[in-house]
Amino acid sequence: MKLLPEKTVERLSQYRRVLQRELASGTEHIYSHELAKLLHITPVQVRRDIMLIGHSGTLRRGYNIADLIDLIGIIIDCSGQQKVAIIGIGDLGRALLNYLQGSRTKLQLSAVFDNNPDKIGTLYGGILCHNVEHLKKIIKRENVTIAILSVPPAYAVEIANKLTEAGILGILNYTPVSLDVKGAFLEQYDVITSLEKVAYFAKPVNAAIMHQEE
Amino acid sequence: MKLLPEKTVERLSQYRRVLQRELASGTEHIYSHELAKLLHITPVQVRRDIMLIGHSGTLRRGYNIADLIDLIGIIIDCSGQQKVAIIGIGDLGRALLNYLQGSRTKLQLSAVFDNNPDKIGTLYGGILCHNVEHLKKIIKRENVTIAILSVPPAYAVEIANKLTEAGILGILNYTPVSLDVKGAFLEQYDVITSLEKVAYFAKPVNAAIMHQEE
DNA sequence: AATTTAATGTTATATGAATAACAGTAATAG
DNA sequence: CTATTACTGTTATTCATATAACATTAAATT
Repeated sequence: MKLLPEKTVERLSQYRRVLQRELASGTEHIYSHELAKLLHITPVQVRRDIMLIGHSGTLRRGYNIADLIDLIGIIIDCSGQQKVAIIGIGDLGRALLNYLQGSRTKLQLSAVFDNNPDKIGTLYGGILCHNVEHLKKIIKRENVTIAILSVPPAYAVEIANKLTEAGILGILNYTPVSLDVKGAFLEQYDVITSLEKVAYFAKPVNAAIMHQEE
Repeated sequence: MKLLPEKTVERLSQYRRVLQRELASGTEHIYSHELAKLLHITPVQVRRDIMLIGHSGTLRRGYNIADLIDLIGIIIDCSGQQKVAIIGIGDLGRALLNYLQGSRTKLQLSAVFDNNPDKIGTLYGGILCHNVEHLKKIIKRENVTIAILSVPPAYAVEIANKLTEAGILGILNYTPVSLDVKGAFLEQYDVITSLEKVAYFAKPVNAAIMHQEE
């Protein structure tokens, strides 16, 4: 099977979340326009995404919710075959941990690392915090494939290198340091950049232009 | 002037950050290929972005760093004319507050809101936490134009509505709830979606396809 | 039973972004 | 003082994504 477009994968994650809510409320089927409305996108986009993953709905009844959830699970996370580690358990790390454990994602948080002696040996959400010195060893031993990087900027490059040496497959980088890893999929997210982007488009003069174009 | 592409605005924010570092280390000029290397992008993209904002470098000397920083500041944040509020000061809210105050962005954090009585009246990073009941009044009075939403999902829609009623111009939504605001620029970021995207592309079978295509 | 309807599934087009190609030019070297 | 070099600046092309147009079909209606 060919790789799915990045944007489609992102939407699949969001489809699953709202579908889980719908299923829990007792609904069995859903139309493309209903799913679209929940995410404020178009029905065509929903149908196209669902086509791309090879699923079919039934005419006049829409898509079977349970089936769709299962299929998205197979595509994204293979029902718990991937393990996740958080490196750096400050405010952001803890926030991410809460999000993870509060969501119904099948990705399993398996390890937490820090370099602060007060934190090492402590439980965070039931997970023991290891010394970051042992990063490579533990990542390998536990077969962790995905790392979330939420350390101070100064450590980012050094830790990213250790992660690739340990054979990591995916890195979600929350430090404002641009990384260049090879052999792993890298996703960067920068809070300040995101905020400054909002600032630009929210500036009255720009907001006016955006509005007049609609 | 026409609106800049979203991706260009994001990169401008990143250019500025690394340029500030370079300036602090005493460098006066920088070549497009040097700036590109710092962010792991191509020199052409750097030059194109700089062209789009109407700046010119000098042949054989590159771009004047101080000038570029100033220009990006004028484009993005108008030197402190925009104020920011954080709504919901849990782990994520505090992490965002630290990022904001630790960065050199010119956007000024001016208000913090929560509904927890223990938090209301407390100082966070020197900013007083208000009761979210007074959201609309204070946003208007203080002329806050940008809101960061980091509340539990159940409150997201209600607060987004209040924000638009208060005349907010930009919202950065960290809740996993899809919003549909009119009259303001909206940027959504979903941690779980981001992580699941990494999981998809990091899956061994997909990583193999990505690798063979290179 | 024929027709309409309301949905899905697929192909074609348009838009946005990144890359590539190339044009221009000031300093340097011979 | 001509040619080369090492950059910047701009236009053209390609690639990814979203949108639009259209084809299909099972159920409902008449």
